[in-house]
Amino acid sequence: MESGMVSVDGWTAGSQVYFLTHLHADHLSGLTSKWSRGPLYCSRITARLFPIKFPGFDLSLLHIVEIGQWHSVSLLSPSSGSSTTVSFMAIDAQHCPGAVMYLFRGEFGCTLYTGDFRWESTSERAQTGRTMLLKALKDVQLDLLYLDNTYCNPTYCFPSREVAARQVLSIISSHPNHDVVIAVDTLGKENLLLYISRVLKTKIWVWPERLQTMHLLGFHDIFTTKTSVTRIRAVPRYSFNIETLEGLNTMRPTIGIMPSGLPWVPKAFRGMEKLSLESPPLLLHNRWHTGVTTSSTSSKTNGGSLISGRHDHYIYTVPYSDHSCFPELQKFVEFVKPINIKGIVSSSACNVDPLYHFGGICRIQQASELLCQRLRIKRSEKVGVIDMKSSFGCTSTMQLGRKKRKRQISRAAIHVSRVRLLRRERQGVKIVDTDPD
DNA sequence: GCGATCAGCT
DNA sequence: CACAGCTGATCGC
Repeated sequence: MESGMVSVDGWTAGSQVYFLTHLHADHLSGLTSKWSRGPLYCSRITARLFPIKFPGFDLSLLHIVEIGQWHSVSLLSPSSGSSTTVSFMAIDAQHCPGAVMYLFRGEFGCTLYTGDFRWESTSERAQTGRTMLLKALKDVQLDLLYLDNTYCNPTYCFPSREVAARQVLSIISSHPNHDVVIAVDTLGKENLLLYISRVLKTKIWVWPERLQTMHLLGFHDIFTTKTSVTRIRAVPRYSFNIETLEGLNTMRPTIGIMPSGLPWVPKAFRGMEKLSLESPPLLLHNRWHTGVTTSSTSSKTNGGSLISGRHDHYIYTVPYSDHSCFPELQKFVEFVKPINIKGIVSSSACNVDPLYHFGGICRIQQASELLCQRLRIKRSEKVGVIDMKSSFGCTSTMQLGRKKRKRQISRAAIHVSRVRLLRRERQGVKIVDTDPD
């Protein structure tokens, strides 16, 4: 989201204040340690984790937004050039630690930017968020909703994280003598690991940088970097594939667990999925609603046989997602009743366009809003904030047409090696790394 | 030589 | 598809 005043998760020049929803890399593109474009607002937890991602960042530019409290900042209106106040509130997004949505109010109207979020109506946290939103939107119309449309298609229907966590646990419990590797990212899915640790009364191995994150989040004595004390390891998702799992199985019997909202479907099934976006494949739904199943990845024989045997023994896909599934998105949109919606995930596929699926809810809203406006005009009252909303513009940053560059072998391999080592130093290491180079 | 950024891949 | 993010190549300083 961009405008002459406010950017959310956007880091190009031209805004007066910048908001960060959470610390996942795809929301940080353009942000560096040398940031100097203006004040950066984020949640308290994000601020605490911030120096890991951006060592040397000028922390005086960081402003903490307390959850559930109205804050305000005085900015210059791009249209009139005069001073104008923008109020904003952060609400728990229940995505990864520190993740928040932002609700803005100002001359442009009322805008809610969800960032990445999960809206589990059953959880207690969601109830808190619901109460906050209800209170904040009590007597104001939401003009524009920027929605996490990652899974904005009826195809995506998965259980709550609580249910998915139980599935993970049942997989682990049914393999009492196996090592277990669970694929995770640099941030997120901590609750799943905490749950496993608590129920099984075991520590969980993480890589050193992840341990540092866990400590900053206040989790002590639960995670370890010693492989000898536990059979359960959380490993970076990028180091998690059939090959590494097969490699591990030459040493010890090991299963892999991939917690993901994305269906990890064998390639042989992917065509089917594409053909039926409107009516999702029964197979997928059954997989997720009947509990756990195993899955294989890319069998390199394209489109041929179904699940190629051996992979099945190793990898389990569990629908544990930090993004809202479609029914949750629907409930959320019905709850906040926006006049307009925009997706925050740019996708070449049109099947996740929020307006396509939820436009009806907005149209109903617009119709009733129009009615209200007419009534107000009739009663000679001033028109509400929605008339100003257009000043809160959006510039799409979607980049089209990837250029193919010719690959040339022009630099010495030693340079590549150094770059990789430096990155490892900063960000972490591959887990099943056997080569010390 | 170094850091930033992009394309490609999973 | 692509959750989020690694990797290698290239470019500008």
